[in-house]
Amino acid sequence: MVQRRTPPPEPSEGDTALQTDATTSIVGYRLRRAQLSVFQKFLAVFDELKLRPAEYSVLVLIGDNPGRKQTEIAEVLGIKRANFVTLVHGLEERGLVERVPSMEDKRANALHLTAEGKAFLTQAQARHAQLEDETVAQLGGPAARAQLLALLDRLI
Amino acid sequence: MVQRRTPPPEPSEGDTALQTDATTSIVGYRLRRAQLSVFQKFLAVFDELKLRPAEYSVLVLIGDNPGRKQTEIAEVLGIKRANFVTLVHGLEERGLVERVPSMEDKRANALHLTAEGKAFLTQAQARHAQLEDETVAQLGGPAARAQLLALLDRLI
DNA sequence: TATTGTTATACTCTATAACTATA
DNA sequence: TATAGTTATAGAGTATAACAATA
Repeated sequence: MVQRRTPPPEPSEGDTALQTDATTSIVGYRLRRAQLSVFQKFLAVFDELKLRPAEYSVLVLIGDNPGRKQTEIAEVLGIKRANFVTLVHGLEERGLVERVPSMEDKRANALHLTAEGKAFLTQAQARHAQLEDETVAQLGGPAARAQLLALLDRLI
Repeated sequence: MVQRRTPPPEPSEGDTALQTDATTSIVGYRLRRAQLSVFQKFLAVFDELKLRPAEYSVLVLIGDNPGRKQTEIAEVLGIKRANFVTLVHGLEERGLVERVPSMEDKRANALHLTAEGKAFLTQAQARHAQLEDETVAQLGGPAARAQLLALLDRLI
């Protein structure tokens, strides 16, 4: 499995435990810990599909918005168009995405999922839905989920 | 200001808005958005102090646990000891940290804050506390904060 | 043998500059 | 002049391997 990020710090207990009180009470820190924890599970599951988070987001977005330009998809996801090139090429080489030269604008490429890409995305989204269900269960059900989302919204 | 991470995606509205519904309802995604938002503010404030998140964590940890070995501090923070070397050297060159050869174990260095390091950390922690207050206010007060922390705990 | 600090190195992610072909 | 896609490149962050000194 590809380790792309350091697993949660897990305050270790060596000879004598270190004082970590100063950090554990802080919202930003706890938010980061929780986010990394959820993210790690996502990575573990999607590693089997050889799909990185950004690639998954791109597939979902193209699936919902077929025919859009690279720039449009990249911008929504906060990806620089320069970096988006390599990402899309990878998906194209795997036969998941097609870049169709736009006839309206000869500079642009219209992005589409291939038949294989659609099937693959369906599979990935099923996995994702399953992960989400597990997360909601971990939270304590739909009510807790709604509560969390409402709180998170205030931070944006 | 140093841009170390892409600012929040901010679903853009170009000619015709893209469908982003599939992502906006998902806990992992919303968690990441909120975390990045809080993190961005942290970066902006600590950029003035020329202090990166990892460096700040190291200073706090040394402050609370003076005399510990590099390996101990690094491990608690999930930093590889190989990468920790450069980080500590930087803090030492700035006169914030001292590496005292341990007499118990001639291989090890005991980490301490210098007087300047202590003063600097006090200042940084005051800034941090201020940031935390702002975050709590954004959340809607201490009760909302407690609620959020309880929910986040379930995800770890 | 194992551990501490260290160097060297590589890979991913993100960022900017500059080019080309179109608009 | 501005935009779409592209290439090249550079900086962080993070990962492993291997070494000398010491345990």
